[in-house]
Amino acid sequence: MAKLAKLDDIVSLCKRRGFIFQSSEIYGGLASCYDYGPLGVELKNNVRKAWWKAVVQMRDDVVGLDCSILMHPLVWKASGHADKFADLICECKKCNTRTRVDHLKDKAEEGAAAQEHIEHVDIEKEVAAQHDLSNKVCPDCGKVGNFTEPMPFKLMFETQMGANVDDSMTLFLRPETAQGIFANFRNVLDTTRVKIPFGIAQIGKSFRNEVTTKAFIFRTREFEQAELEFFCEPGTDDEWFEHWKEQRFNWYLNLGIKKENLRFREHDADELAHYAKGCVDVEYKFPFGSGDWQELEGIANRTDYDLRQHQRGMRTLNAWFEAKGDLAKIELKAEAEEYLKGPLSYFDDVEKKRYIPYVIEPSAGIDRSTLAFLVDAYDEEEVRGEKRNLLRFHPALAPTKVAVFPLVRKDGMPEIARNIYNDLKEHFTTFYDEKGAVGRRYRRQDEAGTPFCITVDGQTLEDKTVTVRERDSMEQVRVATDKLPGHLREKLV
RNA sequence: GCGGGUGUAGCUCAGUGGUAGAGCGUCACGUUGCCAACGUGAAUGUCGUGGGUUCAAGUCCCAUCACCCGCUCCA
Repeated sequence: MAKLAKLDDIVSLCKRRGFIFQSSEIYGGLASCYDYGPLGVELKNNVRKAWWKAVVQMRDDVVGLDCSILMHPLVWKASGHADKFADLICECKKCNTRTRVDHLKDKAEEGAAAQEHIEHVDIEKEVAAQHDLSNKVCPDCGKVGNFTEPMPFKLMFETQMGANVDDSMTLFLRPETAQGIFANFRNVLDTTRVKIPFGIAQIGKSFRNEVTTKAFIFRTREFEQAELEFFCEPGTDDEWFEHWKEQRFNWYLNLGIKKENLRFREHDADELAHYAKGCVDVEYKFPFGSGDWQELEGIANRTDYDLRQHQRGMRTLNAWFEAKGDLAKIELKAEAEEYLKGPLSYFDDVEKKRYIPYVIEPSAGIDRSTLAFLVDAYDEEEVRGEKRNLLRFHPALAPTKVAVFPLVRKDGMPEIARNIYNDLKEHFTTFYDEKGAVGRRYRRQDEAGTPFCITVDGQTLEDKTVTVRERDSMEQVRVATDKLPGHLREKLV
């Protein structure tokens, strides 16, 4: 039975073994930013690789992409982020609690049913609009009508392109990787001979100025996403939605996440983004908050919304030039009447029809998954009265696959072990260690999550076999040295 | 952003206004013949940061940064 890890245990293990460090630690740290250490970068790379392999390489119907983080500002006008990716917040003057303006209740409504989920507001309009808060109740202290003026919270990071201050353009760090895929939909269609249904996948950094960050690397302002936009014919979208739900859930299970810690959560209709037809979260039972379920990945049916929006965006280019690049001064142009035949439409050669594809989007957080894999693998057990800490990583995720030891440092054992190490590191991420007692070396590898330890002993000198010790069971088998790569490859699939 | 808590060695933590500590870990040498063994020795501290009070501050005061818990918020 695995021990329930506390977040503090995980944080301290991550530091101790070099998985994750606070960013800029020598300067006192920078809020919500983290660095991956030597073991952490291997782990995170393996999470990426596992996703890429499952979503791109093992499929005939998905191709990859890697877009720039900085994109044309109109991308965010079209996607809606520039207008809507912001919240209007006011603060209670009595207790300083901050609340979204659209979440405040009238005094008369107090105790009424839970509020509806409302999309991010159109910030320019909302700021201009008059808000009568005189009858609103502070959800915290109950004080009525005692609020500061509403203030907008922008959730996108802004930066300037161009070294010349007078001639620079305000750009946004992307708040999601998805839009780069939509913006390249045409390029991929024109260059790769893909046919619908097909998907485009991308892994990369995204940035959001979250109002609050949370729980170690769970919610950070800079984070890594793995997103797939799967394009399909309208009418087949429900089917594909179910397909990807299953695929993505099983991905976590196949990589060793315990079933009891993983679940789906369907979004209620009033919780859905306005463009989404359906959305389900894959949730993991993290050991923080109130031991609560937290989102690892969202799988959404985005319909034809994004491609249609970008067709509108493309039509807005002139207006943008005329407004000298001021996004706030322009409206997205209305959709063309013939939008179904627009530049981002798809022509089906067999059916001889043209349409805007629907999109199923599984969007996973790589940092979140990495944390979930760490938490789920964490275990403590008692062996001969001693505590054994270990990470029961799936072999595909383990930062180091194999460690090689000489049992003792004499009789030529180190030389043989080194030769084995040099041979194996061509095939696997391998680690060599000859310091201290062999038991200690085993335990060090346990805490790094290394699945196999190979030990050269006295018998090796006689018959060229070594012991292969398995992390979880601590059991050993003897294997001929020349059979090692094959033996390990079979176990490490 | 609010409330509560924390911050001293890589980790876990002691530390009463008066010399900076322990356990584990790390390193070196020896020993060792399969699960954190033993011996000897060693290194590692902006006591989160900056001010202040004091003859003297890790300890008291103020500010600030970061993390954790709970709110709030959350594609």
